[in-house]
Amino acid sequence: MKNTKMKAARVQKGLNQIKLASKVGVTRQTIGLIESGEYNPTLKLCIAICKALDKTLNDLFWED
Amino acid sequence: MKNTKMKAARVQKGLNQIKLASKVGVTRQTIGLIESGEYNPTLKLCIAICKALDKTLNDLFWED
DNA sequence: ACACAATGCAAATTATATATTGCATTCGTT
DNA sequence: AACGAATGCAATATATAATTTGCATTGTGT
Repeated sequence: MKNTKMKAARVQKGLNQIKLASKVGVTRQTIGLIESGEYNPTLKLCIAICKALDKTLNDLFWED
Repeated sequence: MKNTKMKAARVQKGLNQIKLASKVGVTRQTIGLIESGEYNPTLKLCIAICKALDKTLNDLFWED
């Protein structure tokens, strides 16, 4: 259940977890837990992450 | 902030809020609040709703 | 080897999504 | 008008997302 697409998009943007977290208004831990698949984030947060990474919901959070 | 796309997709599938709620494993109120835009649902729930309505995240929850 | 940046991990707390119950309102049908 | 089905709305309770803090681990560069 790891979200490898989100991590890849973040790295590709040259952001570490701390920078992405602050762009998005959450803590580093929240980003880490989402990437490691142990969290079930909020829609608002997903959208904020997508916009910070120039991706869409389907790009980062949709399977199949 | 009303989610008219979700409501339209539900109606088009011939489902009322109660039926969608039970397909998805939540209560009627939760569905109603999401459609009326007063809720910030969980990613898992968004995905369950999408699958129940044969739509994707971008179809129902992505703007612009 | 050392230092430092980035990430992982874990416990306790806070904020908020969802459940539950009940009643009001709207809308279609007869 | 009256009935029932579908939806709206509101208060309280519960589950869980997210915070906070701190320390451990991993990786990269010198």
